[in-house]
Amino acid sequence: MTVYTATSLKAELNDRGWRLTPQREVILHVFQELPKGEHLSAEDLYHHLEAQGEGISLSTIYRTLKLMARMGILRELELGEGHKHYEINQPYPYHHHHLICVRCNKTIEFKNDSILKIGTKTAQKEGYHLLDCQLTIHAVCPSCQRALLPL
Amino acid sequence: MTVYTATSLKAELNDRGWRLTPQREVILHVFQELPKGEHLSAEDLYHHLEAQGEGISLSTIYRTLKLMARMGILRELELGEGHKHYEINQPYPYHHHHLICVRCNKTIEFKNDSILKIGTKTAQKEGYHLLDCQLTIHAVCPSCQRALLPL
DNA sequence: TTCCTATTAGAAAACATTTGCAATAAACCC
DNA sequence: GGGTTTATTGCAAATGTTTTCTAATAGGAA
Ligand SMILES: [Mn+2]
Ligand SMILES: [Mn+2]
Ligand SMILES: [Zn+2]
Ligand SMILES: [Zn+2]
Repeated sequence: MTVYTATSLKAELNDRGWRLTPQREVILHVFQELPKGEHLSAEDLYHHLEAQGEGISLSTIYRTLKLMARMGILRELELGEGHKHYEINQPYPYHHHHLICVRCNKTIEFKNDSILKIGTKTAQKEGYHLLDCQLTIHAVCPSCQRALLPL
Repeated sequence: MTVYTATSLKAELNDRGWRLTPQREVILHVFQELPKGEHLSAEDLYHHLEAQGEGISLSTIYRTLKLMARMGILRELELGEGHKHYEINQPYPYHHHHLICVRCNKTIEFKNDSILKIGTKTAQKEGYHLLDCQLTIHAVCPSCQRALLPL
């Protein structure tokens, strides 16, 4: 859970024998500038970049999202829409969690300092190197409670 | 997060104009008997039932898993294997969370009482009806840390 | 028992994600 | 800067998971 710049990303990639490409740099930048509370799917990112004139192929997008998630740069979220969503993975003051309605998928972000502490301690206890730690609450939102019956 | 029996499942289904079928009863039973720490995918469940002589079609399995997850009977887990896993959703003394290695998908379960409290309070504050609450820790396990480089 | 319709099995379709391959271009060395 | 190595890209095809369609079946209420 570090804050990345193009430079530190390049350093970390090169350390492992990998390369910083314009595509990777652009994708990192999109997530860094993404407004708080927004989450992008692979397809979302593809269209976002296309609209910016920065066309990047969908396969590169999938490869990059997976790479950055495994490096701990991005968080991979399951928001109930049938495909993954991503957001930048930031430490303490920005670290947050998600409350999701299982019926309409409306998602609310919330913060809680003790969760990251629990995650850090648990990973450490087992000798794991922590990348991300997210509390996901599945629930039924007020408006879906009123609209009874349908699943 | 209630404990279900065939009877209470029937009651809840019928309340909503739905039906208790032998298939649904069998599937609930499998999850109730599932050893602690085991998680089943749709395919896993399909083969498990086939082996028991209780053949249920894959489409019914998918429909039932989704139904029971939305009812709060089952928890839907993303364990990094490219498909969902399910386990029974039980309250307090059995309620637990998952620490997952992003490289080899090895999963460790752990408990922490304060998380469920945080989840309950957060859902309540927003007027959501709580179904499940799970802390997911993404990390790199000790053996994958040693085996450096490969993604 | 009868009626209504939710649910099932099976096959086909849809969708998300991954993979193979030839062309390209970062990183490293001189 | 120029040359070499090989990681990465784009595109198309393949894979794997989950959903949907349909006719037949069977729960639940009266
Ligand atoms: Mn978020
Ligand atoms: Mn579990
Ligand atoms: Zn809702
Ligand atoms: Zn591992």
